[in-house]
This record gives sequence, structure tokens and C-alpha cells, in this order.
Amino acid sequence: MTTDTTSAPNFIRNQIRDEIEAGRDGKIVTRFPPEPNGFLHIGHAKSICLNFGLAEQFGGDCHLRFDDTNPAKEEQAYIDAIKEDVNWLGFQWSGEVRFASDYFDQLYAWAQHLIGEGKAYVDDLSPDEIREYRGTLTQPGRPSPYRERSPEENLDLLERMRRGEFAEGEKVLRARIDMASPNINMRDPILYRIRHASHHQTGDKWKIYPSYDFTHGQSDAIEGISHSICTLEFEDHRPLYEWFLANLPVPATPRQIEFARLNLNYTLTSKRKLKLLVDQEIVDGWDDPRLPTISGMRRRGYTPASVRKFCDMIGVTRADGGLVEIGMLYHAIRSDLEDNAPRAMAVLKPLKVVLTNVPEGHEETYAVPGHPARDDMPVRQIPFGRELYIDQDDFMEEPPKKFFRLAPGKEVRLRNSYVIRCDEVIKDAAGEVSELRCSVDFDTLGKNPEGRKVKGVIHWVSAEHGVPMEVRLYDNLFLEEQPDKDKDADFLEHLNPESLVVRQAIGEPSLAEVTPESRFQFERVGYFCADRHACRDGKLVFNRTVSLKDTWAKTQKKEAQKQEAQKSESGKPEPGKPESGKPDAQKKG
RNA sequence: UGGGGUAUAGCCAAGUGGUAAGGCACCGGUUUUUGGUAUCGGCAUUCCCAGGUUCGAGUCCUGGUACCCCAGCCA
Repeated sequence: MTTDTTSAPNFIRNQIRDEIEAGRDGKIVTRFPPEPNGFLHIGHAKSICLNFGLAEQFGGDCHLRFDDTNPAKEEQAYIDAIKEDVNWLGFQWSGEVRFASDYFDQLYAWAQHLIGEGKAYVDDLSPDEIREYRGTLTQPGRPSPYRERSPEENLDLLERMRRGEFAEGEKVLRARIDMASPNINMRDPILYRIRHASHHQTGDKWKIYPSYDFTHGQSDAIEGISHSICTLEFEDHRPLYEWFLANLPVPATPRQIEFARLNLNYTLTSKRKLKLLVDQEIVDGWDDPRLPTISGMRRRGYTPASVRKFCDMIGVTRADGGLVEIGMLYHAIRSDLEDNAPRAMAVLKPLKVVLTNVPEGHEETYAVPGHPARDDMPVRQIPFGRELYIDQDDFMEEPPKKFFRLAPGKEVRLRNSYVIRCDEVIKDAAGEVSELRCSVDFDTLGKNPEGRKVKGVIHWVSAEHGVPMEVRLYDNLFLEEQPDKDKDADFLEHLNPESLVVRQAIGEPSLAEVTPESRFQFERVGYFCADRHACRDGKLVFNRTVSLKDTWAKTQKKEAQKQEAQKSESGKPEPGKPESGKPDAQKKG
């Protein structure tokens, strides 16, 4: 039953395996190092699975370390949320949670060491001047006039920076490397900047804070990290990472390895832009089910296993610019829930059906398995009576060919129950179908009588016993595959106005008892998860995680397109081929 | 004539000189009281392009092309 696909390639895993085969000794130690300035998203999940997964596979450790060097952007609330997300995904860091700020004293001592060696200096240039002196991509930089200060003066200045004697922006500590380096990161990078800000971990102890570059490698070294894995954009920082390790008396020399970050189509994996959606209240918080945040996916109904499976499917490479189809994520969750979600019947667009040959007050109940292929799930009791609801989509007054659901004079099987025939269609004043009169074939319960072939099966809920519930149908938040592709345009223009559709639905009675976050397959419809916030005080709210595959809808759509094409073709004498969706996509570009 | 990277199917991705894995998607058959699932079959004469080496090149060499990252006192 557990369909375990083999993992996609992972070049880092292969590399470590090679190292071990070549006789490497020493534990494999990795770390997941988020800055607590927002919620984690699917891109972080890839990194989490990579780092924790490696530690698991090779009997090593993986640390959780908050890269908290910029107090202005960080919050305790993010720290709490990140810890919860990592745990929810099924991982446990080794030892206590760590913070880069735990190492601020050591880092400061190392800064003094660098000054003593003549490899760092305090610079009085303004931010604008520093930028100007740094040069450009094609022109080398020039040395700051403060570059030749003596170690004594630098030490004194740094100490005074630390004590808060200077205003923000007045001075920085810089490494003294090479202002002419073709790698801009090596043009005397900034080690410390003045920030008169309170820090969520260290309070008001510090008036200066170390930069990412001066912090990350040394923190790795302190923790004994063997493989420091990060994304491709840090590739150019590796020489600097190594420069610090080579010029400081560090206890270990970790290696930095970069991999390509994840891009998913029809969504965003930029923390900054996700924050904007949250701050502008375009979505319902960081855990809005439309967001690719880990907490959003959780609320949507994704399982930890499905997220891990997805990360496993996409592999780990250095190939950049890729855009993974969201369909892969859908596949990962469908395959998990197909095996593990109990089934239920729910009608999202109710249409009343009266069974004319069932007596008023008649009631019978069916005991139905919780899952068609498992016997370890509770049996459901499904009541049946004279009046019930079916889905509007399952009836058509003038059905097309091959529509094997309900239509006037046609038969259909009620899932887990009888075959019924539609005898009469009742309409309201507006001419809309408001009710169906049908008759039951009592010889069809649990069997197909000789010679009777009823192909269609539809779901239903007893009108008397069904429970009202709210169903939230989620779709992609954006209409464009890459909403932020055009850097000059506003990605908000691509928002999908129908990313959330709310329906008042009716569910089978067993759903009345659900606990928040329990997941179901509503048969023939999709997978749904009881909302962890809204399911309170007897209120039922379900989020659609993902729909079931629907080949009928697909063929209908294709049929419609074909007709459209024919229509426009017959309209024009020349078959100019103004066909579907993407007219120029096939042309050479 | 700044530096650092990456190019294999619609998408993700193996391949390390011996004749293009796998997954997703797609197309078709079978089973089915979920138009789901399961299952069977199809889906790159060619690897960004052009030359070259070789009995043999996605892999090696030469020269191009396209795309991504870097000029925060962000990470």
C-alpha cells in the first residue's frame, strides 16, 4: 500500500557518501540556519529535508541555529513559529536550539584578533562613500583613507563602538583584504555595524552587530559543522567564508556547499513578498492555506510526509533557474491521502432529491468502511431516507454524450445505496432546477441485477441527517506561472480573484464529530482538512487541500475548446489557426 | 576582455568514452458501486549551437550562444 518511490538524485548526499567511502572519519554535522524574520516556506522545507535528512542518513547531527545578527528585522514570534514548523515536518534538532548571538563574545574577540594582525580596520566613511569607494562590477574599488589606521587606534575605536559612543552609520569595522578583487565580497567587507537596537536574545548588551559574512562560517566552526549547506547565491561568498576560517584560530574548518533553491510555479518563495501579502492582509496571515508557507500548507491539509516526499522527488542539484510544477506537490499529497485519508460523502452544491417511492419517515442506515482498501478505520453509519441532496454537477437536464450521471429519465447509482431514476424535474420561478423527483429500484442495494448496467455513481447526503458545513475551495494564489518574473511590474496584478471560493455544503453525519486538522477524502470531490482555527464550538469548516483528478472535467474542457476552434474556423475562410491558449508558444523565440 | 555559476523531453532529473534511467504531466487499454485508485502500454534517432579528437562523444578538446547570481552598514 505504501507506494515508495525512489529518491531523486542529491549530489550532496552522493558527495558525502564518496567521502565516507574514501575513508573519511568524523561525524557528519549539518545545520539549518534561518533568520527569524518571517515564516518558513516550501523552499526552506527543501533545505530542512536536505540538512536533517543528511544527518539522519549518515548517523550525524543537525543543528537548528537562528542566524540572528540583524535585530531590526527579527522577532521572537518567528522563532517560535520556525521551531514548530521544523518539528511538524518531523525533524528534531540535536541539542538545544542555537543562536548566532550565542557567539557574539567570541566573534568580538576574533574581530580584535583580526585588528591585531592588521587584517581589519575601523572605517569612518559614510554608507554612500563606502559604496562609491567599493567600485563597480567592472571597475576596481579604492582604499578608504582610514584603511591604514594602527591596530591600537582600531582596537580603541572598536571598543568605543561597542560601548555605544557613536551613532548608527558613523563607523563600521571592515576586513582588510583587497579593494581590487574581482569578487566584490572581498573588497574589504563589513564585519560590524552600529545598531542601537534591542536584540530579542541579547537585549541591550550590544550596540554593534556582526554581519552575516563575519558570523556564519565562524558559527559553523564553533559548532563543528562538517558541511555547511546553503543556496547558490552565496557561492560568491565562499572565498570570504574560507578567508575568515583561514585567518582566525577557529576550532574546525567546515566546507560550504551550495545548491539551487526551489522555485514553484503559480506561487512565490520570496519571504519579502510573502510578508507583503500578509501585511497588506491580502491573505489571512502567514498560515493562509494559499501560501506556500509550511504553516499554510499544514492548514491547507498537507501532511508532513507529503512535503518530505515532494522534497525527495525534486532532487538537489546546482542547476539554477528551474521552475518546478505545482502539480508535483499535488501528486505528493494525493498519493499520501489516497492511502491514508478516511472517506466521507459531502455535497458542495446541494440539489434536493425526493424519492417518491420511499415512504415518508422511512429510514435505513448503511455501515460503510472508512476506507475502501483498509479495515483499520472506523466504519461509518450512513442514514438514508426519502429526501436527500446530490451535487448540482451530477445532474444535467440536457446531458452531453457520455454523461453518465443523472438526467431526466436516466438512472444512476447512489454511492453505497440504490440505483435511482429521475422521473421529474421541478423548477423554481426563475426557471432554475430546484428539485428532482426520483424513484428507487429496491432490487439494487449492494448488487447489480442481471442485465442492468448502471455506469454512473454519485455521492449524496440524507437531507434529514446531513450536517451543514462551510467548505473553502482553494486554488492557486496567482494566475501567472511566475508572478514576480517581471521585476518592474507589480506581482499583485497577477493575483487570482478566485483563489478562495466559499461554499455552504452538507456533509454526512459522521463529519459532525471531526477534530481540527483531521483529513478526509470527500468521495468524487477531493481531499479536505478540518480547519485548525475555525472548527470550534460545533462549527464545521473544511479546507480543500487538493481536488481529485477529474478526467471528465478535462475531456469536457477539451470538447469545449474543440467546438470553439471549429466555430472560429468556420467563421473564417482561411484556417489561420487562432487556436487555444498559447498561439506563439511553439514558434521559435 | 569584471567575477562566479548553469544548460539533457512540457516540468524535475540520472548519465563520469560503449550507443539516452526514473518521477511528474500527457496520450491510449484493462479493472472499478469514487469519471478516483490500481494496472498495462506509449511518450528524446538525440543531449544549447558549431567545429574537432575517436572505431565510438550527452560525456574529451576548441570556439560560440542563452540564462542565473554579485556593486546592503540584509541574510
